[in-house]
Amino acid sequence: MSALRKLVPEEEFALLELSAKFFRGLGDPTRLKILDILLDGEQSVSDLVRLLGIQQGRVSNHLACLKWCGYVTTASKGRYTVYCIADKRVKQILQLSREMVAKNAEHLWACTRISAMKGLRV
Amino acid sequence: MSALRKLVPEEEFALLELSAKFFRGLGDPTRLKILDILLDGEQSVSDLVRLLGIQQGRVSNHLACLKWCGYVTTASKGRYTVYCIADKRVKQILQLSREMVAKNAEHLWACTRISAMKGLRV
DNA sequence: ATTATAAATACGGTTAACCGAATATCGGTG
DNA sequence: CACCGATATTCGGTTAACCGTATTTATAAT
Repeated sequence: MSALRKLVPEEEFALLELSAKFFRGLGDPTRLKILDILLDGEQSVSDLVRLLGIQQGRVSNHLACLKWCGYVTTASKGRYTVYCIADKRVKQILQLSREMVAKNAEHLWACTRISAMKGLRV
Repeated sequence: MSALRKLVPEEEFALLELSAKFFRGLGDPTRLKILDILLDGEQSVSDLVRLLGIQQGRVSNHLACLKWCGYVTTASKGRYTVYCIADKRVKQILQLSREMVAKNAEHLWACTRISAMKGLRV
């Protein structure tokens, strides 16, 4: 990560913005659940809608988001669009986060606002 | 990750929420920059304020957030509070994300709203 | 004890991200 | 070609996250 300081300010800024956006892609429980499902194998949108039990439009939006970020790819299969995990690193990142979250669950839980910015009513 | 389906719904929900919160901790460029700095070695708050060139209160808020999420820990050194990376997995996660972002930069860049929810003015 | 420096917290305003609901588009099939 | 099922997009409203500013708390040195 510390290659960061070798960049000119504009590049550094852009990279930080992109990386933040990338992680925000993982910052929603529905999207994490979708990835978890896809780690077991590709699924069509309709199947995801059924498995998630939420509205189709909402699923499509989350899928679009995951695709923009590079977490998933799509393929047309007959009349269905099938989504699957785009990169083996997705699994690695999720695994690492899983370990850290487990180690830190109570603390994370107590943090009612993630950024602790506004209320911090611990 | 697919151990997820083995949980009862409440546990699964909680874990997804926690993980999402965890990732949102990385979803801000300033916090990513702080982590990048700390990967080169521990720093006091005042040093971070100087290095980042932003206001002290803002830095403290971001640090609190990183601490809640388990990315950093603190120690008192003399009259300073020193922050350092809490876990070697932090570096691993950032490295993996770095690779994926590099591979996907243009696409990510084109996504003006991360969730592509509202505007999606590509 | 007082003061000064370091750090954390609080507050109000602004923007981004989410949801539900509705609507539009796309592509295969009859 | 026209339809229909599958998927994507749009819209309005709500909440959460961020920032700038101001203030408070804590700690150490005088």
